[in-house]
Amino acid sequence: MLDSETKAVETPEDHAEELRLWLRLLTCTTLIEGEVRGRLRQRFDVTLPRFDLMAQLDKAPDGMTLSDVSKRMMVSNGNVTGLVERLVESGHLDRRTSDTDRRVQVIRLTKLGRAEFRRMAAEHETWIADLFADLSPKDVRELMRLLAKTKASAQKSAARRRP
Amino acid sequence: MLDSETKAVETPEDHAEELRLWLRLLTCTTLIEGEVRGRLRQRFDVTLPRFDLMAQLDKAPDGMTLSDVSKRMMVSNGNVTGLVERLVESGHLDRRTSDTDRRVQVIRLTKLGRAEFRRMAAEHETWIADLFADLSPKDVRELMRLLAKTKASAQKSAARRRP
DNA sequence: ATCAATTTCTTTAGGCTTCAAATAATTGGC
DNA sequence: GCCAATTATTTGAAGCCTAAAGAAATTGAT
Repeated sequence: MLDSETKAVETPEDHAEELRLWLRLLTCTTLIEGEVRGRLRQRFDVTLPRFDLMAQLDKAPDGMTLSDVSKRMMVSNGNVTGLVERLVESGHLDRRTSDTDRRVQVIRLTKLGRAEFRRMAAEHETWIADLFADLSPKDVRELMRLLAKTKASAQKSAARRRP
Repeated sequence: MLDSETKAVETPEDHAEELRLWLRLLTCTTLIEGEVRGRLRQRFDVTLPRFDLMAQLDKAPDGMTLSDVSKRMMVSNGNVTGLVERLVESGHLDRRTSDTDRRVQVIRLTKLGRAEFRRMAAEHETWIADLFADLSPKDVRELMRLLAKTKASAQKSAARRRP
């Protein structure tokens, strides 16, 4: 007993399993993301970040602030500024300064933006279904559960570092 | 019976579960990736793509071609060209033209590159372990299994589209 | 041996992304 | 009211990334 404890302290711990898990998680995401990116470009000539941003706004009929968007998308503020600029330019987004706080920009989908997004989203959903087609409903449920646990664990770890 | 079949054809199928699964998968990856990126920058002033490239080379003592790297990392050729340029410039990589095929560039870690990578990798492994800390060994095994299934499913779907 | 097809890599143009610093507006304590 | 701290966003520099086109070398079929 003491021996095994001693050994655990002296030798660096083996985390190869977690490392492999992380690489596999990354591979899955990269694979699917690349596939979705390619299909969006091919079918609709739209980029994935634009689609993602529109997806956020579609869920918020009253609009969102840039900060909200950047938190939800887990990207930097500066990133959102540029994305929004281009989407306003192309007529998909409407941007206005908040009446109550002049620092805040509220963005919404325009009619055009919403129509285009809905059209893309319908097809997008079938792509995703196809990409996950070989997973049984039980697999899906189980993956959901384990990824929820993973997310919680990672958030806890991140909070430990940056409280 | 006929009714349910008819209905299945008439109404668009519901793939909301798969969509949620995909979003959760993406969230987990983004979360962990962002955390790793930040720690690499903070502790070693290195970017994640550079670290990833060095990780590939560390596993290949005899070097790799640029194509090999781009396939393994699942990024474009042009991307690798630029990454390698900067890593050669900083003295971490050695690049030489193959003796047998003058199209091919073989890259290796330099002594410096290997030393720095090993130092970073050791710490990196503990970060990953910490990020996944709340998962039991059984969870890890189960996630590995389900992600393997996911990867296979996605590859099959991708191949269906681009045979 | 020839040459079309393929493979490997680079280049280009454009967009995405981060980090850090700067700007502008609001809030809260006094 | 004043001003320091905070919050929301933008800007700038650097690097990452893709898609598509192009250059150079090899391969293979004839």
